[in-house]
Amino acid sequence: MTLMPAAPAPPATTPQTSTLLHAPVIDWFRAHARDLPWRRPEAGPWGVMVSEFMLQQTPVNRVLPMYEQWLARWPRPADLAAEAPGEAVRAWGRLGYPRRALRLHAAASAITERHGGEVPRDHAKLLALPGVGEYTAAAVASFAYGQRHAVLDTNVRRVFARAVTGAQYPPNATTAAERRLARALLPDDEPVAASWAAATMELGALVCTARTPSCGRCPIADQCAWLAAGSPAHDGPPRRGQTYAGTDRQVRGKLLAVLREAVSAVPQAALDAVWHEPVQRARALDGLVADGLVEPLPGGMYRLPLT
DNA sequence: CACCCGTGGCA
DNA sequence: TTGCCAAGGGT
Repeated sequence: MTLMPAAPAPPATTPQTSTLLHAPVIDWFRAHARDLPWRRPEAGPWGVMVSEFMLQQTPVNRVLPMYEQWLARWPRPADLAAEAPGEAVRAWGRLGYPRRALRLHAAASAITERHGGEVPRDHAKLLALPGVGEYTAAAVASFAYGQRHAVLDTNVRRVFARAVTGAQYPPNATTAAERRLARALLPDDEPVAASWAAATMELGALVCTARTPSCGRCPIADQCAWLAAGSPAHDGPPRRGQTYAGTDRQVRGKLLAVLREAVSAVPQAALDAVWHEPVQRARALDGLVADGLVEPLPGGMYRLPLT
């Protein structure tokens, strides 16, 4: 066996392998990005933050009209903070996960009190806000302020799983390895990194989709490890599906729907009508009260929270 | 870390 | 029709 010539050490100016992905993905984004309202300059950091809360586990198409309504009604954090939290819950409509509305209201209050009404730029300060986790803090810092952060949402995780790792789907929970990979792939230059974050998310949302990816339209198909391996089916633990019918969540949804429609406080009987099983019904109502989504009043009356 | 938390569209 | 899935966060 002959000795292969040693590979020459790459000159310092040679880009690392990962950067071969940057230009095609960012170029694709420039050509194909959707014109979403929270991407327009006039959205501002508050618009970005509102959109990020709404987009948590909720599709873009359902968020669009709610986003417009919210920004028209509450153009600044202080405007929302001045309202009762119940008004945020009511205006949330049927977006789902109404605790997000409560947390967004609480975040607006914190921004008003602690940050002079301006959405903070600092990642740690963003992370300290109610309802802002690792993803949302990075997203706001990156999209609203152009900073360099690894933005690791379900779309990006899937793109990396396929293109780099060669797996059809990422792990159920975000792993340290994924965070490491996301940081390693992040372009050095700050504005380029911000473009990369938005571009990889959009690629996952439009092309590298969960069910039937459009690999024929993918700008990095020629570099995709999963495609190169013949698009092998997912192996590993199945992502456990979420049943809904008959759960407390469904009951909570029905109870809250009654309170959202009501102009003022609602009697117990009106809530009892939405679900036949009294034990589960009571548990669901108790849960809503415990979460601060419902305010119990004397005399068995209930309403959305005023404070 | 596993589980809880809404809702609706689509294959 | 029925799962699957959608820019997660909190406990």
